[in-house]
Parts: sequence; structure tokens; C-alpha cells
Amino acid sequence: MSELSKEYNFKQVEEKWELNWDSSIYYFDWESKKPQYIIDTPPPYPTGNFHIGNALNWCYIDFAARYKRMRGYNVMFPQGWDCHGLPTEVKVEQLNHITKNQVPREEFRRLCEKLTEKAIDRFHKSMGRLGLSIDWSNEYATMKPEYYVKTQTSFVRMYQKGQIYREDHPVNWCPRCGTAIALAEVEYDSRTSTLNYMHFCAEDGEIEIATSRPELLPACVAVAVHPEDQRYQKYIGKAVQVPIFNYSVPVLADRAVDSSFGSGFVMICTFGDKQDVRWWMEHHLPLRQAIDRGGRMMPIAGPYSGLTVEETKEKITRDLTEQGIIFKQEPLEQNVGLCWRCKTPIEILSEQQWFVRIDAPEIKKMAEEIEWIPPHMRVRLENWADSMEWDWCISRQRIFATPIPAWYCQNCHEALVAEESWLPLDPNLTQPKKKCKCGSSEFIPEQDVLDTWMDSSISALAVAGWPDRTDLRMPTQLRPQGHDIIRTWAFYTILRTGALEGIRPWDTILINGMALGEDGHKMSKSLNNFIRPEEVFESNGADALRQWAAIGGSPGNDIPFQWKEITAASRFQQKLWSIFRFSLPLIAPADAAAGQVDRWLSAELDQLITKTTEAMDRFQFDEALKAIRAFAWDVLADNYIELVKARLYGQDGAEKRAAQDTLFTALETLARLMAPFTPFLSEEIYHTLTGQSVHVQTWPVARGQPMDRAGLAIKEVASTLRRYKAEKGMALNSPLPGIVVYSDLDLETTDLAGVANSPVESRTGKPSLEMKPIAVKPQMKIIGPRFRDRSQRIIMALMGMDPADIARQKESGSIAVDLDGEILELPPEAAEVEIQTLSAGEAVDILKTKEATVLVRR
RNA sequence: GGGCCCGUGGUCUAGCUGGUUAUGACGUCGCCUUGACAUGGCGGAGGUCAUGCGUUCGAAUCGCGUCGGGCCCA
Repeated sequence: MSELSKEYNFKQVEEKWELNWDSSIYYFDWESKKPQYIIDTPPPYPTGNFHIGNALNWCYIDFAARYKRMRGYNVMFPQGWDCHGLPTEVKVEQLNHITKNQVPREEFRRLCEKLTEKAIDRFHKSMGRLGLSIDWSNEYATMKPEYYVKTQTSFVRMYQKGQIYREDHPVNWCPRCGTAIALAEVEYDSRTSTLNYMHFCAEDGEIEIATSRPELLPACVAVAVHPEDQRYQKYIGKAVQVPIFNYSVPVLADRAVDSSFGSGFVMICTFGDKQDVRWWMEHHLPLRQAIDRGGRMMPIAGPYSGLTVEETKEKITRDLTEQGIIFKQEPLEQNVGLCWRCKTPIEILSEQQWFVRIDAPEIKKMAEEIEWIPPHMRVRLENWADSMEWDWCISRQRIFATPIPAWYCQNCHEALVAEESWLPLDPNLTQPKKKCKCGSSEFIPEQDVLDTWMDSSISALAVAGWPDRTDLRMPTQLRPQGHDIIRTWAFYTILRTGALEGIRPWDTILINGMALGEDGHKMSKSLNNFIRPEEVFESNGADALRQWAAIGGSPGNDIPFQWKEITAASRFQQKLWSIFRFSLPLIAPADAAAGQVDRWLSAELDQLITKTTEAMDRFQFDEALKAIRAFAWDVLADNYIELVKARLYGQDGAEKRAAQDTLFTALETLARLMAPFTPFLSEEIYHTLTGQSVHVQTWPVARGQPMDRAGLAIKEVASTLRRYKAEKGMALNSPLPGIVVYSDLDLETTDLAGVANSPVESRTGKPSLEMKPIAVKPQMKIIGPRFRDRSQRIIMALMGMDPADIARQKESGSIAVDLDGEILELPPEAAEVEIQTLSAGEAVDILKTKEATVLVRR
């Protein structure tokens, strides 16, 4: 009757469903009356391939999306693409053997778009194969005008509100990329450099300055000491001469100077590091810019003008040493700021740039309104907010990005920011539709573009219908993302949503860990621990990979990729398939009175539903899937099915139909519970059973079946008998001469007789055997809270008493304990008594379970 | 240097609003060809829960310190 293959053919099943599924069932319904559940999916950067880390992240999202959908929410699981960025520009240059300045801006942009579209296609393929329930009706790409008009609108609105401004300000600058970068784009690496000690001439004598950057000598605007440094009191407020360049600078006192570092004298330049910027602002020092945008020395550097920073460092060090100005050198361990894209040491330059104002307290306040999973991740955001030293620089000197909709008047140099109705636009292709305040209509377009995070930090707003919909669906419900981008994406999104709409972007943020390689290190090609999702699709299938994502660890922790978890997942799928294959010809929904064992299974199923639901609500996917596996394997397969086989194979009748119905319900429910985790296998099972798709079904609800103690007792007797046979070296189906089960629960015998393949007699009461109490087990949970510091002595006393005596006292309702003359009354549950049952000369073996005593004839 | 996280049988991992036999997976050993499944069944071995001190009647779980690892930042 059954046409099912013996082995679960994951490939055939998964490819079939991927092809046949109607993806419109995942569309968000803007008109729906159901409660909304909008997910602010991270728009990935479409370059390279969809990797295991993406897979982990997207599995979490899909588990949540599918679960919420089944729970009756109107779910939006959108997919965006964060297209803009330098890596694509670099790739385009490499592939076409050009540099971006050799072709017109528009042409270069088109090449980038084409490359990005190809990458998006690759991602589509992997995501489809992974079985993600993405709502493709809500797809967006930040490089398209439909999206970047939103970015530009957000820019204009924030500018009008004074939250964006343009200013001459120190910025982190990558000389190689030729662009400003944000604080978040700076990474640090420890390097060994040289600390140079040099003489500066003062009015009365010489002072010693220690610096690791002698090439910044022409940018020196002051020197500083600690106000309490006894050595140098007399110099404070005086002037000293900068060697070679021969101009004088003041000696300042500042508590931030570390007297123990170098000579205790520090040179302040514009700008060597962030501390220089702080001093420069605090003491209102002049600006002496010595390094240009390309990392070369400017005319102010005199003889070194035109040289690179490195060349200058070398040459000036030699010159200073020859002139005896540098008199000592020592190695110095220091951390250098690098461009996170190209690892070039960054410089701090003063530039006219656009900035977004950062209101750290406001961001922290909003972060508190959001539920963080796990909660401690919020601290990372707060620490980051507290460490912001200047505003967010959003100008980038690139091409493939959202254009800044602004021009500068040729006459009065005033900036003119576009009006909202003009958008989208590229100022390089469009002229303003009005004149400058000064009356001029001659404009120079802004060539700088926006930081990519300006695009992606409005993702929550964009998917919620901003700015066009009158019914803006904010806040969204869920932001899933990795902990590595809390300081960027999460931070900026909270900032921008707050600035634009005064609201938190999401109700909940679910932080996932990184996917690690099998060796426990971050997955990377260079470490050779790199696994592509496609490898797993081929070898074990998407459902297996999804199970790994769910069960590899609890959300928030880093999850190592483990082939053994993939194997375990496949085995579970095979097990379930075997259960299904066995059941299919034997089951059917029916209305028949359930037996004890059926009721027990129903109660177990109820408990599973409750537990899984509760775990899913907390995003504890590992707990949920573990519970499902344990039920399917241990409860259903190893116990229930074994118990009811006799009925299923037997004569038609109420008993048989009850088992058929119970098994049907169990399978149907399991398929629904597993649908978020293993959408393919669940669909195959559910669809075969009912002819419908599991993915439009509701989440199971517990039916309120109380635990059937008799059924549970039967299951325990059955597994005890199984163990008994195994220990005797008997085959599990070999018959025993006779079994008598004693229990107060009046146990049914059909299933036991079937599973044991032996005659079974059920009796109430206790067998006439010797029952000997042999040990006392004090129950700490009862004793501890009640007797506190006397617990230890009570335990000792209980252990010292006769178990038989305690058993008798338990019967009478309380246990009296003698504590050195003081008599304490304990409740009967304060101690358990272990009973050994002896067969008084009879030819039987005795097996004890919690609720029954089993006599097996030998 | 700071913040956050982690350290659990051979490997990975759960538990961590304190309650005494510590979860699961993989591996390992022994037995079992039972009519869904040998990708199975039964059973076993294997852990001072990094470490020290403390709080407590009681600590894997709470506090402090130490050692080791990771992430983020300076």
C-alpha cells in the first residue's frame, strides 16, 4: 500500500517543494486585520556568496517568521540588499581593468549595479534552496531609485531639522581609499613603532619632547605637560620653538598628559590622534594641516612638501638625528587605527564634511524600550554610545552610493540642499530648481556621496512604509542581527528612526552569534575551515542545515559548524521518515474511545506543544527542537508505536481505531511543530497526510489532556520489560512464560501483551511478596527551605534511622526525628524510602517501576 | 588599559531566577538480524561543572580574586 521509499530522499523532496511552493502565501497583507509582525531583516551586502553565517542568521529569522505566521500574525519577512560600498567599486575596477576616474561616473555606477545584480541572483538561489519563507513582494535594493529616494528624503528632513550639518571638522581619513570614514569603520591593530626623544628650544634652555610621529612636526600647534609635573612648572605658559620649521608654540598644562610616558612633554599636532583633537578643541588651538587627502605632505611641511607620510617620517627622522635634535629612540608598542577595508593606517584630517548629530542619551533611552535577546547585548550598544566623541561623518568620497542631494553656490559658496519634491536626484546630473539666496543660479554639484549606513539605517522605516504610507507600521516587531554590527547597524537604526519619527525601530532585537568553523575559529577561507551552505544542501539537505542552526547552541552564542550535528539531523529525519512510512498505511482519523496508552500519548503531545510554544516565544529554538526530537524519538517511536503495534496490526474495532487516530494526530501535530525548522520534510509528511500545505496551517494548541497515570505506568512497565529481555540476552519479541502486573491503577493489558509478546495479567494491590525498605532518601527541596540551618542535622538523623521505621511513619502522616533530644515533626514527603522486593522462593523475577510491580515467571 | 561574554565527560553543547542521581548530540565499549527504521534497539564506561576564597543549611548556578579564551572598544 505504501509507496514511500525506505530511505528519506531529502534531495528529491526538497527540490520538489522548492519548485512547487506558492511563495505568495508568505506575502504581507497590508489590509489584514490580524496583528502585524514585521521583521526588519538585515539587508546583506551582496558580494561573494551566501555563507554559513548568513544561513544561521536567516534560519533564525525564518524560524520566527514561520512560527509567528502559524500563530496567526500577519508576518512580513522582507528581503533587502545593502548594495552600495567600496568593495564593489574595487571589484568592478579589477574586473574591467579600469580605475573609477577613467570612466564617467554614470558609467561606473552602471557597472557596479550590474555586478551587484549578479550577486543578488546568487543569493536568491541559496536562500530559496534553504527554504526561507521570504516575502518577495517586499524586496528592496538600496541602489535603486525607489529606495534611495527614501535615503535622500531622510537626509533632507534631518537637514531641515538641524540634525544634519556641514562643517569643517576632523575626520578619520583613509589616504589610500581617498575618503573619510566613520569611527565605526576604524579598526585597531597593535604595531611596534619608534618613540623619538627630541629637543625643543625654550627661552631658558631646552625641553625634551617624546613623539612617535616626527613627520607631524610641521603640524605642531602646542606642547603640553601635566599641571602637577614638578619638573616642568617653569615652562607652563611660556613658548618653545619648533625645530626645523622655526616657529613658536605655547606650553600648555593639561591633566590628560601622562607624566610617566616618554619625557612627560607631549607634542600636540593637528592631528596625530584623537587626543590631539580633544586638546585642539579644548584649548582653541590653531589648525596646521600638514597632510593632504592623498596622504602627502602639504606646503606647510617645507622641504618635505609632496612626500608621502612614510617618506617624510624616514627623511625627517634622519635629518633630526643628524642635527642632534633627536637624541634618543626606543621601541614603542602602540595601537594604530586602520581602515577596515584596506588596512591602511588612517590619518585625521580636517575637512568640510556632512555630519549627523548624535544624541547619545536619546539613543540609550530608546534602546531601553527595546527588548534585547540576550539582554546583555544592550550594554554593548550603551558602551558604544558613551564612547562617541564626535558626530557621525556621513560624507564619502566615492561613486557607488546614494548621492548627497546638495549643490554649492558658485557665487557665495552657500550650500543648497534639495527640496523633498525634487527627489530622487543626482546633483551631478540635475540642477536645483531654484536660485541661491544670493540670487545666483550657478551651482557646483556635491560630488561626495552618503555613507552606506545612511541607506541601511532606515531599513526598519522603509519596510514599514516610510515615508509614503499614511499608516506607518512603526515600530516593527523584530530586528534579527549579529552581535558584530551592534555599534553600526543597530546603533544607527535606533538613531535615525528616533531622529526621523521619534519612535523606536523595533519591539525586540534578537542577536545571533557568529558561525564558527569546526575548529572553533571564525569561519574564513584563509583558515581553511570554510563550509559553503551548498555543500550541506548536496550532502544532507537544507532541513539538516536548518536543524544545525536551531540546535547548535542557544541564540546569542557563537555556533560552531559541526558535521556531526548535520549527521544527527539527518538521522532524525530518517527516523521520522521511518515512523511515517510505518504509520501511513495503518492510520486514519477516527472517533473512538481512547485507551490508557492513547491518553498517555495525547498528554505527552500536549506537554510537547506547551513546551515548544513557550520556547518559541522566547526564541529558544534549541530547546524547542530538542523537545520535538525527544518526543518523536523516545516517546512516540520507541514507546507508543511499540505499544500499539498489536492493535494496529490487529482486528478492526474501537481499540484499533483509537490507536490509528492517536497516531494520526501525533504525526499531524509533529509536522506542524516542525514546520518552522524543517519546512520540506514537514510539508512532505503533512501534505501526504492531508493534501494541504503545512505552511498555511495554524500552530498546534494543547487540548488539555491530563497525564494518564495508568498509560504512563504501562509505558514504564513496557520499557522495563524491554530492558529485562535485553539484559537476559533475549530477543525483544521472544515470549515470556507469563507476566503479572500489580498496580493500583488497574492497567489495561492488551498493549503490554502485544509489546511483550507474552500473556499478561493485571492485578490491583500489591503482590504477596516481601517488601523490604532498604534505604532513606532525604528530600532536600522539602527539608532545606523549612528547616534552614538545621537541615544538615536532620539529614544525618534520617540517614541514621531504620528505613522500615520511616516507611511506617510516612504511612501515619508524619516523620518524627530526634535531634539530640529535640523531636521534630517532618512532613511525610520529606523522605523517600527505597523498597527492595524479594521473591519469597517463587520462580519469578521481580521488576519495579514507580507505579507497578511486575512479576515475570521464569 | 576598559566593557561584555565564555571556560561543563574525548569533542561540541544545554542548564546558570541555588535544592544534592548535571541536558543533549557526536564519539567510544558490550549485547541484540524484533514484521517502520542496523542512519535501529538495549545497556555501560567516561565529569573535582577552569581555579581559589567567600555568601548559604545547601553552589555548575550568587559575590570577589586568579588563570585561560573570544568579541567590541581605547
